[in-house]
Amino acid sequence: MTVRTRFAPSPTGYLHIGGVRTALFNWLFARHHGGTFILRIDDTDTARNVDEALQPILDGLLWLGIDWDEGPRVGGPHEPYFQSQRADRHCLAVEALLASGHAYRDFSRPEELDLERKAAQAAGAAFIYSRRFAAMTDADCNRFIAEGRSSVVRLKMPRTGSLTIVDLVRGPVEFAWQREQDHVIQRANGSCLYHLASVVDDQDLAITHVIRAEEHLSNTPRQAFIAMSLGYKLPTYAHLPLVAEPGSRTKLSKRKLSQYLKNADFSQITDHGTRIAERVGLTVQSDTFNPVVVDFYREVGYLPWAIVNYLALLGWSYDDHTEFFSRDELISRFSLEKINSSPASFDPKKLWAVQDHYMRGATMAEKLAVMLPFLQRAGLVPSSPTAETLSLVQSIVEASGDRLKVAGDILAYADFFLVDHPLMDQAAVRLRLEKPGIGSLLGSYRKSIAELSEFSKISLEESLKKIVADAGLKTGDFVHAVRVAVTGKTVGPGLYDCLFILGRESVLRRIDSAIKLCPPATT
RNA sequence: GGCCCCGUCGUCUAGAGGUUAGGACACUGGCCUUUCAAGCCGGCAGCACGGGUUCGAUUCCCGUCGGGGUCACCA
Repeated sequence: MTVRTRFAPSPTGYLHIGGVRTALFNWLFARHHGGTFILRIDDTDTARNVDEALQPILDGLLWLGIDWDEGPRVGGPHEPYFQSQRADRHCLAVEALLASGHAYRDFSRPEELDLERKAAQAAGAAFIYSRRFAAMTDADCNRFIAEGRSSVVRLKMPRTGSLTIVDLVRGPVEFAWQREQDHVIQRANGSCLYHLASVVDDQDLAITHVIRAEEHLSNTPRQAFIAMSLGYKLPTYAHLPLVAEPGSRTKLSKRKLSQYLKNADFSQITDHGTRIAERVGLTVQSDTFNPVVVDFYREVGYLPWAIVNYLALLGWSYDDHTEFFSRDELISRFSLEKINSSPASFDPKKLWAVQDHYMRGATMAEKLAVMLPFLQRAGLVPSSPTAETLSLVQSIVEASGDRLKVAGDILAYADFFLVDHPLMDQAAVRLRLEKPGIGSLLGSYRKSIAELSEFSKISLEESLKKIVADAGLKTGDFVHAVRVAVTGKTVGPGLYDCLFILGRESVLRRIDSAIKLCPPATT
């Protein structure tokens, strides 16, 4: 039997990190078994613009390298892959359930049901619908219609016995039928509800393994009832541990996006990301630019595989020491058996470390490919850069080394190289330049640079150290001032790298400007 | 509240009767150093609790406590 798994997001306008993890595990399981990974769009909630809300989800999955064999854009033998377009199949299933007595038309009014529910509550008992408005016969039906009632279709759930499903992550789980409600499967307006639709679609798409988040575990009995009543073979279920908020066990919720933007655990990557976004003129909105949404990472310049590798480790592990996997390794090593059953909290700092690892390992070509667009969007490099500019950028990337954690970091390290006059950090100027004697030291250094027979990192360093030694100072006393003088800031790549990349003319010019900021010599 | 799931360092985890309970991230002390980053060396920190079973339980069973999920004419 060929494995067929699916990820079935509803078009919400963004790709949630928890959703990605579910998609990833489905994808990995299918790829591992040489099976088929299907993307189905559960767009039963027709209110929103599907195209627009779907785009970010498809783009996000593709960016991460999670590709699907059947679904939107690629089609497949079981089209359509949009739940809303399969309504006729759902209705047919409802008819079949009605005909076989596994469902019934219910003419109760919402307030009548409420009354029953409240009565049960008051009595301290679990609510079990009386079915007194259930039309079990045509005669009942006609009578209720004559009363002017409208109806929904409900499942006629068993009230004795139990169901045991064998979950691939959790093992056997037993549910007493008595606790289940007569869930509505078709609304008064004739449209069908998610659970019915989902079961029918899974059957029609020949899904063999339903791999989804644990929040669906409680929904399984009603879905299993629908499937069994329809004569379907039950798929194998695997309920993944929830992805929880940082430092907590509470589900990472899509309804709390704006809270996460202010969450202290997220603040490091959120603030860092926001600085980058601002420099490229990105509008920062909580429902898209948010560390719980995949777009955030793309916009800030994370490497997609770093995200995937990190997410794979959330609830799954291969052994006691391996944590970095290539795509092929991850696919060959993945198994449902190694999935943990307890919730895993999302740790932004660990993600950051994984990203750091992959950025270090990236080749120069890869780094340039991801970083150049940031420089271009920030207006520091033209859209069609010359070979000279490209080589300058490459030097900057090289000199910056592993200070560049995400692609967007290039902005902070490259900006002063790419403009004529660096933006001077006023605090840095006060700290490093507005000190007695600095002006004359800079003057000396300027002079020796101008006279350097060979402009190289080594000669730059030697001449600086000579000046410092002559003045009876330590290197550190002067290096910081030079850095601020030429770059405008206190941090950056190695000083001699900076000077060398800037070139003699530019360095001299910058030192001249900086000297004007220093206090005049007292003698 | 009912039902279901879960419970090893702060976090992700290894462990599947006998281990000095291992690793990673984070945190932290020191060294190095022109900033930052990195690097090197070191440190802190965990089996929720109580009963069983057993010669022996982190590991198996029961209970307690704790956490989470779910109980819609949402998906």
